[in-house]
Amino acid sequence: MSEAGDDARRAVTLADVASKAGVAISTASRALSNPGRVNAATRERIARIAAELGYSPNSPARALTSGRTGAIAVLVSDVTNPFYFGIIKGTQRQLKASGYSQLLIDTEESDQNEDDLLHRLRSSFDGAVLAASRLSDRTLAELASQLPIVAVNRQTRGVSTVFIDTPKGIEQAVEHLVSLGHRDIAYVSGPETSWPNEGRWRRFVKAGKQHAVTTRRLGPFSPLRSAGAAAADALLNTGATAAIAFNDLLAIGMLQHLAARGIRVPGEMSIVGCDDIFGADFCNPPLTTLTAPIEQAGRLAVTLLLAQLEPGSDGGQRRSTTLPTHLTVRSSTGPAPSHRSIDQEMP
Amino acid sequence: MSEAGDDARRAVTLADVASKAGVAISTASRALSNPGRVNAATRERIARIAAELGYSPNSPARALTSGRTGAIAVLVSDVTNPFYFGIIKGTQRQLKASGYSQLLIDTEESDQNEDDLLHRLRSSFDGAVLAASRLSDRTLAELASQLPIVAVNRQTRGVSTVFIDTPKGIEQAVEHLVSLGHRDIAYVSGPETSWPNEGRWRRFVKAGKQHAVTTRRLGPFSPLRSAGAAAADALLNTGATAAIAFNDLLAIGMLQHLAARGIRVPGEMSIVGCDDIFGADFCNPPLTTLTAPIEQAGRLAVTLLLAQLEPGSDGGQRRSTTLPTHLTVRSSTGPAPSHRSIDQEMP
DNA sequence: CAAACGGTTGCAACCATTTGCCGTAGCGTC
DNA sequence: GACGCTACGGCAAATGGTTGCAACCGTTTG
Repeated sequence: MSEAGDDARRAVTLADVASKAGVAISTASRALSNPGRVNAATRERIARIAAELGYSPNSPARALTSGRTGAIAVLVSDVTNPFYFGIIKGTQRQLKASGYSQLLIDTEESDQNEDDLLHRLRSSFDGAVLAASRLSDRTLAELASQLPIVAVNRQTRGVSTVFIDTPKGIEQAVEHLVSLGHRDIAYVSGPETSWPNEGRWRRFVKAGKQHAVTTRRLGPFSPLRSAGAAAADALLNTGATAAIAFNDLLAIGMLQHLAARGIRVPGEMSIVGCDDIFGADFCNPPLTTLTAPIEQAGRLAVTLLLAQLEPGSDGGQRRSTTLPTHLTVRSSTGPAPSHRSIDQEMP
Repeated sequence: MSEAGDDARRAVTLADVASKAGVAISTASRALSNPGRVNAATRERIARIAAELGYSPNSPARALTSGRTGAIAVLVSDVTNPFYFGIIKGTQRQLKASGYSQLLIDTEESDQNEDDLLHRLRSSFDGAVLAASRLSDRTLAELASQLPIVAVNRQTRGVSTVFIDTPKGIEQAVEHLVSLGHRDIAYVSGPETSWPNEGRWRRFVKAGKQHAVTTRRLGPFSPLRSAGAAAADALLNTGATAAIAFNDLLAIGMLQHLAARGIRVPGEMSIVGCDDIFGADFCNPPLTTLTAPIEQAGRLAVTLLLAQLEPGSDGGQRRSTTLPTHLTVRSSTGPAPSHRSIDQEMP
């Protein structure tokens, strides 16, 4: 009758554990969170009693003094975008394995929002993974100087980065198209505020020059499936026979619109996407795309971040990693259409 | 020179605001978080100074005394499953609109994990949305009695619920198939521990009886695309001409495997999915499925949960809501194959 | 024999905020 | 002019841990 006391409502605290173990609260604290500072036997006993009582530390209280919350913020610009699912999955797994919890934040593509939320919630997490920062280089660097941060796909001086080398993949994609006989290729641009977008475009132009191929830029378009319709129409207005889209969402949207317009893919038009998101392999036709190790990027970002949080590190060792991509050829790319049809149109 | 003090490193606290405003900390606290207890002019002044100083409350400290963390846990059984993306998107939006933050937790389909995490992190959130609880009715009800909880797709006494009425949709799907001439239909089961799975199966059987149609149960299968291959093979071993799958992931996996085996859909086999996840509309062929208002379910779950957290409520008014589904007919269902081919095989 | 020593434990301050309670001033009412 | 009420603001306790410092203890050493 004593164990099922009358105060069954309140959670068991460290004080309960300590009193039952006959030690001071401080000893109980050290036994559970700073082993080595306390006798092995005592620690064992305290641990056992804590388990018996079902004690679990109150994280806000712990955070108050130690400053460590045990939570990491993951900021994405749009929870709906399957690309971020991969990131989220990766961060989630790695965080969980390290005993951290994940605060998921949607910035809704707004730098205002991003900055604001980061500051408002500053005390709720120990560090942040920025999956798609819209912040200016300056703001970002400043932020990184006062808060452990790892950015994904965003290379800025003074900020740890996990970079997925899609630009390099773009070269490969251009080669692939050139080898299929395409001589006029378009890049379907994503948002101009998107950092990776510009990198992809630059590399696209460079690769085009190397292969002496006509390059064009279309857009900007939202990185959404719904923007694919406009993008497809814009593409048809050019002489391009192939296009590389900023991301798979856009590419899939284009595929759908081209089908609706009766344009055969890859017969009349070849499409390449970026990222290889969920769905890229089963859309119609299956999409040729640059496969990015998205989940791995999430995991790696967390690893880098947690390394910064290590007591030893002084936040000084900011590290950047590059993850390779590769071209996955499926059925949305094929030989460039012969000039037969054009000849027919101009007899 | 006084404003850019030497202690620029530390975050600005309520004490800073109070001293600059010439009031006590308690007054500053009330001014910012409990208006009405303090003079309008004073409050205004304090608010202005707080803004000037860039003050943002320390949430752990706040949580410590008030018990309110401003965070809600969202538990999903697999972050990778697109169904949960919808949920997460919905909860995220609604939480953000209400000034809450979201703790995302992946239970990895384990009730152990679920229970454990819920307890370990108990002090880090104010309430939880269980998107796919694997907990027993008893455990779940007990949990709900000591913690604000809303379950999605899980009806249990004493627990607030948002229920997506897919079972009712199953009836509609069966009718649809019957009207296309199918007389032998299979249900491709998901995990047996999945609560919604059983409800769908029961309604499937009932609808089959009503239409005097042969019903079969296949599986259980993992609710994953990869399980679609085994499911498709199992289906082909029966005399069924159509199948309703536990979810779209499974259905899409089946579609892929059937295509690989050279089985025409819907020519030789009709497939219906559940949920209408991302991708169901652009797979090949586009999937006929029961469209569920997934995102709305997430939003609603949060609304219900926050209502429980209102100071006035005593957690007593647990509410349950049902959200309707509807059949979205696309191209994976068609007329039952005529018996011609069978006749040919048995001359 | 006293001082130094290392390992272990306790005391108490501290973290930033909320909140119950009390004092006080100003006001209206009789 | 006294009384009581109300609105406002301050004091201090409390929240549940962490951690610097000091005390203690049995042993070793000069």
